[in-house]
Amino acid sequence: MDMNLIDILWNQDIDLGARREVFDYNHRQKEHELQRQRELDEEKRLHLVREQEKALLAQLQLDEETGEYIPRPPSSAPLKSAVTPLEVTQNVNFTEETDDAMSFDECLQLLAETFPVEDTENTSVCLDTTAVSAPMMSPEQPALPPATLSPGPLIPPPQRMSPDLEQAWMELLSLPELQQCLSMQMEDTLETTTYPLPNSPEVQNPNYAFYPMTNLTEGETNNVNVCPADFMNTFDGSVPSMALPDSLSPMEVKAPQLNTDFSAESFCDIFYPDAIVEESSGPHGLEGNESNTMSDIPNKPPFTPMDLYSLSPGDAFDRGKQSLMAELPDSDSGISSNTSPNASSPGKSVYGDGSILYSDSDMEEMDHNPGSAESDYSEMFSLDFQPDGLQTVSVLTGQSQQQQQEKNLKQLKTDPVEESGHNNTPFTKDKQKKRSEVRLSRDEQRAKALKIPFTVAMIINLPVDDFNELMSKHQLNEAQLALVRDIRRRGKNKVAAQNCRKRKMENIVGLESDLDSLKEEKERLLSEKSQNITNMKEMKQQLNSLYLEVFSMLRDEKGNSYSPSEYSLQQSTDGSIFLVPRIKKTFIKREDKHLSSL
DNA sequence: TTTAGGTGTCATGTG
DNA sequence: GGCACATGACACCTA
Repeated sequence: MDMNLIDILWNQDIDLGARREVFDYNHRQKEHELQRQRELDEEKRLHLVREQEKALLAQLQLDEETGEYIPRPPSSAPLKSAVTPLEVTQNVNFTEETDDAMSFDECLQLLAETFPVEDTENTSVCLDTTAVSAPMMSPEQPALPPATLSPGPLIPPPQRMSPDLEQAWMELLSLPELQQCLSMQMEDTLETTTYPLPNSPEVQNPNYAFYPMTNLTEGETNNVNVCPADFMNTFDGSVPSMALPDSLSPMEVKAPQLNTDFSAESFCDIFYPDAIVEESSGPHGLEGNESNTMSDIPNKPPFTPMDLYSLSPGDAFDRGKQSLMAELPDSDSGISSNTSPNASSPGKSVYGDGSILYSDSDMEEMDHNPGSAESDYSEMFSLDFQPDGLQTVSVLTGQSQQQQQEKNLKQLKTDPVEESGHNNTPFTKDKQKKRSEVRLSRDEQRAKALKIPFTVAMIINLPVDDFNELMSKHQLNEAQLALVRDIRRRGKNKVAAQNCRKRKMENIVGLESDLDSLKEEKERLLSEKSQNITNMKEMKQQLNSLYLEVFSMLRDEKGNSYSPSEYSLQQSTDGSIFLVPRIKKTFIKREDKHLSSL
């Protein structure tokens, strides 16, 4: 019943691009079970960590002088007997930390010297996966070789692997055209190798949930998203922030440092070929690491700077999109990536970190609908670059082109579908987005009509020098030049207007804040003034009563009191007090007035 | 239909 | 003088 209803609703909304998984009860149920499984694993892991900490503390004793925990002397028989296998593992790991690092470096060095091919790093990585993953296994795993738990130095991979097998690996890995086959082979190897199960506590790294398991089939999930997730964590730039528990194996902490010198794309290419097809349309596959991308450029001498420009739109976009999706998976549409005017300055937005940044509207569109944005740019890419003789550098290999075509077909079928799986509100800002797209596509259509071989983003965001260089390298006619300049001017002005309005709003907010503070100041001063008036009245009353008191104490020669209406007390400048008759005073005043009038 | 808010674009000023 | 940027003004669109 529910499923029929869901089917009906889905069929009704298919034109909106909603994916069937959104309505699939089984799919949600499966996700729910996975979530529960993860929570259970996390609890188990925490429990194990606590046990390890307890055991470690039991092995130590508090030095009362320094306040440090020091190992108990070996003569302490009861404590020694209390050492659990977990502690053994931990001790072993402490010893492995240095020894393994040496063997790892030696291994890399040996591989680099022996096989100086382009993919040597990748090769070492593939071999190192076995070296690294073995100590990562849970101590409870029966498949763990006892030698890996011994406190001695680790056996380097060449010794661990039979020479014939190693040679076969090397030859296979050294051929770039066999990378795809290799990836499939490695995938099979992963499925058959006894890697730690998901409930293994050391595998349950919190970051493992970031792995895009939605792209995997059910059968792959258990095998693939477990062990490689740890390796995947070695590629994002947040390795120090992972904050692995101290009780975890030092090898796990060590692994990212050891593996930082190989490319993430090749590694992911090995482990997740399908995911790369899904995630990336460029020839380099998954390229979330900017530095990695930049380091790749010198390794590709056939690409001139012009080629890099040519490659940049789709390539950089993919990177930008992926980084956006990675950093802002649930980014709200209202968030502007350029929060400060300087940050949004287009002059600084290009090639600062090796990639093209996009204007606020572009970024917003990417946030809203990365899939459609990608298709737009890929469409521009193919439309603009294919007919141009100067742009015949194909950014897609044959296979990836086919994949891209399939992807575009998929895109046409389910264009508004959010690839990331989280649907944005399709009815709130959709029209704004469409309007923006209309405006954006207007220039794109003009550019397409005039066969301008650049994307609008390139025209707008390139620095003036690079833009001029780009213009000089292409023979454009007057109409094309005029349109390119108009597009650039409008794009720049659009960003400037956005920044201007942002500043204006900030100024308004600041002025409102100032106004509030000034109002508070005014209230405070008024209150202070009223308080002063009250005090002044009180003092006047006290002075008046004091005056009357003093006046009532005065007596004439006959002992009679003076009338306040007839006399008054006045103080001279030297402080002496005089009793002055009021009549006389008024008379003197009149006399003074008379004299002054004369 | 009216209206307020958002956004793009143009013209102009400024450094 | 040319350029990039800032900003007021206007038009258009949308809720």
